[in-house]
Amino acid sequence: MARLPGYLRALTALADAGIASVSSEELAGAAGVSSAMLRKDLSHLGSYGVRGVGYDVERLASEIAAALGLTQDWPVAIVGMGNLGRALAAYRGFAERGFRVIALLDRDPRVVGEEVSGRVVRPMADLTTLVRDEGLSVGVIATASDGAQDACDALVAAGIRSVLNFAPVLLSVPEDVAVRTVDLSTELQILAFHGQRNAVAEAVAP
Amino acid sequence: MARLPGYLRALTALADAGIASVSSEELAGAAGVSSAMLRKDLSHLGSYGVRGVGYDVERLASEIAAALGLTQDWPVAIVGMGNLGRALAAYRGFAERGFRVIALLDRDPRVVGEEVSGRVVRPMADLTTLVRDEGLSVGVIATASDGAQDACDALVAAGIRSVLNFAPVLLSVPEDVAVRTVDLSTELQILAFHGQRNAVAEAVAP
DNA sequence: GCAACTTTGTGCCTCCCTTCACAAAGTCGT
DNA sequence: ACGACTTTGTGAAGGGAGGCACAAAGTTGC
Repeated sequence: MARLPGYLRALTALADAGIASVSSEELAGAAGVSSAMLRKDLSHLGSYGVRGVGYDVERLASEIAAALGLTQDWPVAIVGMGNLGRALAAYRGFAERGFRVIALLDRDPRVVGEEVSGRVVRPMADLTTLVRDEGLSVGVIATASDGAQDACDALVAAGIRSVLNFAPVLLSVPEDVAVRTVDLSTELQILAFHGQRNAVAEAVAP
Repeated sequence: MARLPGYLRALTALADAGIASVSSEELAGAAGVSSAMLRKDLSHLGSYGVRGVGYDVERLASEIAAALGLTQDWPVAIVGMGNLGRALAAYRGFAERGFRVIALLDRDPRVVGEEVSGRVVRPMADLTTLVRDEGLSVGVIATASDGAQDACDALVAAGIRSVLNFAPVLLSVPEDVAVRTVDLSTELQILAFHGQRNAVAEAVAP
């Protein structure tokens, strides 16, 4: 369910605003989906709503968090200390949502040992230890395109089965490994496509 | 068609490797889709393939680029010079794919005037001028969550209709404005979900 | 020039996701 | 305690995207 994080985000905002109960209509609006879809999604988790009243914000938030597996922690390592890697290392968004970045790695011996955002960059060979001793379970690939598959292979070999990839390449992995790719250029190209459609529509009907 | 950028990426790689012609089977493999789907997608653009031979790599690449609107340029501005904004400003991935970052902006007067990655940070009020005189057409929101809607409103008011949003919020915009949201935490949460499913599956059948 | 082979383009079918609509269930006022 | 009202949960309908399979078309070898 790719929409659960969106619901959780909306619920957290409501809880911060001190709201204790919410109807499917309101929550759906806050999450940007239809109320029927929201109810169907939530019904798959179990019946946590009360008819005539709505959903208990705190209760539902913790049920969703549990369904997403956020009750345990998922230590993260970032591979590749180029521009993007350093940026991600400095980014606080991970920690704010409960993902601890426990290591920064690079394959270049000249970068290993350098300090980035208060952490010492470690060699790729440390991966096995990190997985075994520190429970490392998520790898973030922030290398250049040509190093991404190697980085991915190293992560998989060390036992990691969740990979977040920022390189604009198609990674090949065993089927029990989950990969999510975030490609900024692809996003911009999709926006360009929409922009062009707008321009064409405008030319036809000014 | 959200898959066109993927095809274009694969075609560019093939062209760099000196390959002039490709079958739907091969290209589909390189882009990570089925051959039937690839052919159906391409047939919507027009018939650029030759039966018995395949597709001309250069020709198809330029047709897709045209369909995506990449023949014209789409100047980009980045709003919000926090950690993420500075990272994106330093990132070369945009320029490599033909998107020129022409301005960096921030609403904080203490940040305006500062130099970031060789560019002077400009105030939000410059947006109108940028759109009118420099053809600015894409806005990237890299502010904190609570400033994202304001930044978005400013972009829309200046006439921008393509927005790439990195803040973990649901932006409300007029319907002729295209928004794509990239939320790193959401991606990690989805990975956590898969990771948990793996762990459960393993416990059931070790 | 013809036949065998390769590969595209596409009609049809299937399946999943979304939406609609309503009955079940629980609350609140009297 | 009861009836009117609100809101959930879900069965049924609708739509769209992906996969299958084959005919059309073009190439290549002889």
